[in-house]
Parts: sequence; C-alpha cells; structure tokens
Amino acid sequence: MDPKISEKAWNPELEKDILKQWEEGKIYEFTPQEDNYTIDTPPPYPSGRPWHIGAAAHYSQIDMIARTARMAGKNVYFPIGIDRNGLPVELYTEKKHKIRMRETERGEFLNLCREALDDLEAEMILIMKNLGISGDFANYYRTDSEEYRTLTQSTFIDLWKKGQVYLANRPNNYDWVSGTTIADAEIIYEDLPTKLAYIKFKIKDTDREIVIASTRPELLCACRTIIVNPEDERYTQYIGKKVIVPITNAEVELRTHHSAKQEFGSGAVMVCSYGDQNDVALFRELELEEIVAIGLDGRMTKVAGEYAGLKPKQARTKIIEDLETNGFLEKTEDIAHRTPVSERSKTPIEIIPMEEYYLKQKEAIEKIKNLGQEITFHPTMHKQILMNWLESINIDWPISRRRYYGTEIPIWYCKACSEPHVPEPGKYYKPWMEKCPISNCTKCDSTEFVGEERTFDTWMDSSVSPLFISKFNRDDEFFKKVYPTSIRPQAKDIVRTWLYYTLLRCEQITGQKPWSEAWIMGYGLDEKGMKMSKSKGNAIDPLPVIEKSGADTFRFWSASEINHGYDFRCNEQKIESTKKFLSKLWNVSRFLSSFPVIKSGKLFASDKWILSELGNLVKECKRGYDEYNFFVPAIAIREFTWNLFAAHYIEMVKGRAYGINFSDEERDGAIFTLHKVLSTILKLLAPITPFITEHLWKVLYSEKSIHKEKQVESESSYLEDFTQFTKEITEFNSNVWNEKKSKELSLKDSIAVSVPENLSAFSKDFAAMHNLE
RNA sequence: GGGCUCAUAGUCCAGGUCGGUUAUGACGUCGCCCUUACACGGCGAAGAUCCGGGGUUCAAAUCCCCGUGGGCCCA
Repeated sequence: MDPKISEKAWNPELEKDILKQWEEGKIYEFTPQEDNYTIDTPPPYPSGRPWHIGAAAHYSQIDMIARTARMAGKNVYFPIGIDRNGLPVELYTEKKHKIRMRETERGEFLNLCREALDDLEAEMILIMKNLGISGDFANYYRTDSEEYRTLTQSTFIDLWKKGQVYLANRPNNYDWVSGTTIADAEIIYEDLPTKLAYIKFKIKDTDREIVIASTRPELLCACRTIIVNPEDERYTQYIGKKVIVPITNAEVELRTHHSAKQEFGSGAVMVCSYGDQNDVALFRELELEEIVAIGLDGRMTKVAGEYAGLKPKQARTKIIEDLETNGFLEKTEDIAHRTPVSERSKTPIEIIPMEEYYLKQKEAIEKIKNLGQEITFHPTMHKQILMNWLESINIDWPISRRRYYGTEIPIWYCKACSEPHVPEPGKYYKPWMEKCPISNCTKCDSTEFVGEERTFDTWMDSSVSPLFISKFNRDDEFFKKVYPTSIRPQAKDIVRTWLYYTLLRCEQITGQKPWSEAWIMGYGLDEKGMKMSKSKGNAIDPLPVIEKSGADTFRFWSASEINHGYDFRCNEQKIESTKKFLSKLWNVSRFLSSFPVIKSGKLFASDKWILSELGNLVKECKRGYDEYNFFVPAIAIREFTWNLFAAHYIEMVKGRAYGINFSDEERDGAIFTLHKVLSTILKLLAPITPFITEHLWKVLYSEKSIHKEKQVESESSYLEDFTQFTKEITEFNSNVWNEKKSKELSLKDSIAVSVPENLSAFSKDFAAMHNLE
C-alpha cells in the first residue's frame, strides 16, 4: 500500500499553514467558566533586538504549561501582554535619535518612545506567534495602556488612602551637572586619577593613633564611625573606643564589620555619608544618622565648616593641605580609583539623600511569608530564593522615579501650602500636563496646584498583572471566576522583584494570594556558561534560528536540554541537530501511514512487550507533566521512540505487518499495535511539539485537532508486564547484527542463530526480522 | 562581603532522596553498510581516575566535612 505521507522529511514550512488553521479555527479561545486555569504570563519587555534566545525558550515552555493544562482537561486562560514601562526604552530612544531625555519636550519624548516600542513589540509578537504560543493574541495587553495605568494608579491611590505610602529621604545617585538623580543602570565606572590620603585619627584617652586611607577626605565632616575587620588583631583592644576625627574633632565609635579589608591601607575604614555605595549599606545596616555634606548644587554644605561652598574636588585639595599643616597627614599616594560616573555627563556622581515616596513593606513580611507557604513552587527548591529575600528586607520599597516613560504618580501639590492631593481612583492621570481635578486645597483652600512630575518604579505596574488579567475593577464577575489565578511562570532572576512585589501588592489590595503555583525557570547562558546580554555581545537572536530549524525543533531542543529550574546553555548547532529526532518521528509515521488504522487486534508477544514499555513511558511522562517539567517527557519519549520502538519493535514486526508468511490475525495485531503506540506518542508529545504532532495526527488519525484531545493518563489495559524482556530482546538483536557484521553478511542475508529459550515466544518475529535459518 | 546553585567523555545531559551489576542517553568524531519508513538513516567503535582532599561503610558518582572552580542574585 502506498504511504499517505510521501515526503521524506518534516518540513518546517508546514508550520505556517498549521498556524493559520489554529488561528482560523480559534482552537485556543477562552470563555470563563466556574473553574479556570489562568496563567499569569510574564509580559516581555521589548528593549531592542535581538530578543534573546533564552527568552524564546522560556516562552516556549510557558506554552507547554498551557498545552499540558489544556490536555489535562482544564479551561485555560492564557493572556499575552507586553511590558512597556521603564528605563530601557528611554535609553534606546535617546541613542536611536541622538537626543537627551531632559533636553527634549516631555510629550515629544514620550511619543518617540512609544514609536520605538511599537516596532520592537511587533517583532516580538511575531516571534511568539511563530513559536506556536497558544495565547490570547487577539486581546493582548500593554502595561502602558490607559487601562493598565489606570489600574496601577488606582491601586496606588487606594494604598495612599490606607496610609501605606510615605515620603522619606534616602541616598540617591545624583548627577549635579544634569541636575538629576540617575538609576544604577546609568552609571558607568572609570578609573580616574586621585589622591589617596593617609589620615591620622587619635584614639580618645590613649596615645595611639590610627591611620586611615581615604580617597574622600573632604567627607571627614560626615564621618559617623570607623570600622575594622573583626579578625584584625591590631585593633581588638580598641573596639568600642571613641576616635577623634581630625579637623572637626567629632568623636565616633570604632567598631567591627566584615566589609573592612585588613590588607587595604591600615585596615581601618572611615564611614561617611556618602563616599560610595558601601557607605550607604553600612549606614543602613548600622542605623547611623546621616550628615548631608554635599548639596544639590554639587557643593559642600554648611556642615563642612570653612569648606562650605566649595566643590568636592576643591575641598579635597584644601583639606589635604590643612591636614598636613596640622600634622594629621601621614602621606598621600597618587592612585587610579574606580569611580562611578554618570554615563551621560561623564562627571563623578555623588550619593545624596533625596525625598522619595516609599510603600510600606516591612510590616507585611510575616503575612507574605505565610502566603508564600500556600504557594506550590516548581521546582520546590526555588521557594528558598523568596524566603531568603523576605529575611533580608530591611527598608521599605522606594517607588518614585525621576523618569518620563512610566506610569505617572497621581499627586498634585497645593502651590500655597504644598499639601499633596491624590484624585479619585478609576481614571488615568498625568499630573505633569493635566490640571488638578480637585478645585480647592483641603488644607488652605487655595486653588493653585502643581502636578507631580515623577513616575513609578516599573515594578509598581508589573506587580498587579494578576489583577489586570483577571479584570479587577473592570468586570467583577470575570474577576470572581479567575482570581486568584493558577500559575505564575517566570525566570529565577526576578523572584525578588516581580514575584515578591506581586505577592506584596496583591495581598495589600485583595488580602489573597495572586496564584496557587509559581513556576521558576533558570537562565539562558551562552556556550561558555555566561549569562547572555546585549552588552556582552553574546546574545543569540532567536529569529533566524527558528526560521532555519522550525519552531518544533526549537521547542524540542528547549524541552530536552533544559532541566526545569536549572540554568541552561544555548548552542545553535545543538538546536539544529535536534531536528533529527523530528525526522525520525516523521519517518516512523510515514512507514505507519501505509497501513490502515485498526481499532483492535489480537496481541502477540512482541506487541505485549512494546505496549508494556509504552505503559512505562506514559507513567514517566505523567510524572514530568504533573510537575510542568518538560525535560522528563522529552527525554523519555525520544528514548522510547528511537531506541525501542523504531530500532527494535518496528524491525521485529515489519514482516508481520506486511503479512508475508503471517496470518491475517498476526498481521492485524502488529498493525494495531503500531498505530496504538504512534498515536500515544503523538499525544504525549503534543504539548512540546505542537506542529508536527498536529500534522501527523490529522493525516493519520483524525480531522480534529490533536490539541483538543485529552492526554493519555495511563496505559493499563494490557495487564501482562513484558518489560522484563527488554534487555534480552535488545541484546539478542544486537548479537545477530554483530554476528552478520563479523561474517561480512548483508542484513538481509540469512543466518543460523538460535533464539534463547526465554525469548521463544518472540521467535517467529525474530526469524522474519533477521532471516534466521 | 552575603545568599542560592552547579561541577560526570571534546560538548550537553541522566543517575544522587533510598550507597551495591559493565555509570544513561544525545551531539560531535571514527569505521563499515543504500537492509522495500528514514543516508536528516542503520550497525558498530573509540572516548569518563564521576572537580580536589578527608571521613562514614564490607562497599561511595551517590551520604557527611573541608577546599577549589564556574554561574546568577544581592550588597
């Protein structure tokens, strides 16, 4: 009989037609029912090409979750969103148009950002679709849409009214040339020449002096403590003693801290507000009171005494002279110091306390811990990342940013008395360009207001994604059916941010957990094991890879290479060679397509054997799918299909299936079993490689989509367990092949080998397979 | 500096909870073979002191301790 499939290999071009069929058939459409399975899909950020291959692997696997759930009979809601708020697009836009954000009119700058996002987004959606992602693209959302930003602002206003938000000073990176705070991402480090001053400090009530080396002697007036390493025996006897700061004569305590390096300078370090980020951490950890020594104008403040009004660099030169005159200076050294400078202005940044808004989180930590316990983590070990983070939180969450492309903080201040006013929730507000919706100041009755110019930290937006997708505040009935959602899939590196902030915000707003399960994936590393990033230049663009090898190849690679939860390496050659397995599957199907599909048949020994092995395979796949660990089924299916089914079973029953020298009953048993096994493999593989399984399924078994089928849960109708024979069967076949080889016989030549007694039930199949005499 | 995590052939990976045959499979390499599903294939071969050191044990890739190295997150 002619095979129904004539082509000799899987052609990834077919994926395009299949995509079209899915789209036209709307086979993944969602209508809410009483019981739903909602995926809180991570909205990817379009931050410029290439979208990295690790992300493509990540989304492929999220789709496998959706497909697994669907085949398990769940009503799957799989929203698709695009995250568009934040710094990266601002930097991208500045670079693309060679402009500076703060020198461009705000509205104009926002438009340029939006255009850039639109282009990048279109490509990203194309990649997701081509990967076969079965999400709801028709209703995809954007985190910068009016609807989304309304939600961010409304939830903020709600928390503001509950007293969860406050203003406080905290140290910020400040670029006094541009007159603005800058994000950590905008800082670069340069080795700049500077003087390292060795300054003598007197220990109070002793004759001893400590010499401290510092690159920032002008900050002596802001010195709050001296630290030494706890292991440093030179200072053991002075711990807890007072030390007198030269010039200012302030008395500060000498204490221990592990961050002081014994081998640097004298081993003692002065801690000032703020010489560097380490000082910031120490002030926070040791709960020191800060002294503001440098003002927003970039000059020394009045606490610097006679140095007030000088720029830090001038003050440094002068204070070194004064230290020398007064005998406090041991020596100076010229060194190259790794200095944080503003990427834009190239001037050293200063760390200066500034007023920012904070969202209270410290009081919520216990609640979040309990909430975390209610959530199942896949894999369980990654729950620890959250728990460790909860242990180490020691400040509230700073939520305001001096940026443009983000959700505006909805506050207006009274011009007369500065009283802040928040508007009613339910609308999207832009205080930097809109009139205050409140007519009179609640405090002084004045009618003049000025709008807040700052935006929110982007996690303020991202952290309400479960509320947005479940239509919180927009559709109560829908919300009740969908929230709490079912699963949050996300990458490991943002457990402390996205996962944690979502728990925090959703708890604050709804009092409930946002999802029942969290699914945490590792990072995509390059061939050498380094994290891929655009700046390192080691990121692989997924688009050409997918175009060349096809989505299913890419997806199967992703499943078979990534053990869930662990980091994984990406290698293009490996991806390409994964295609071989799909070829194998294709050709097995091509062979089977020459036989009619038979609903039942009498089973013979070989049939019972392969069906027993199939039973094991089904069990193994279920184990993996239950955990959403696709590595397990991918490896098991490849192993079974290639090394047992194709290599041994098909060879053993080929003669029987053709019916040469076999009865009809014997022939039908083989044909039935062949189709039984292949159709089961296709279903087991459908969540991982949705295209090729769909194609083969439709050609061989049904007009209906395989993605509407229920997953095989067990294969127990064949009670006799024949898996005990597996080893002997494969060894016997191998022996015959070797025997023929050593006698330089062709495989079709006949040979005299006797079948072991144990395997006598299989002897007729063996005889036909090997042409045994 | 703190935390998490990993270490098995040229490369990737399984096994590790619960110690016990010859350490799994794939990619790559090499040799032979067009055998009517497949040369994007078949058969076969070579290739691993399971990171180092110590301990527990009749027995350790596996359990315990101490190192070393990589990765990521935080500071």
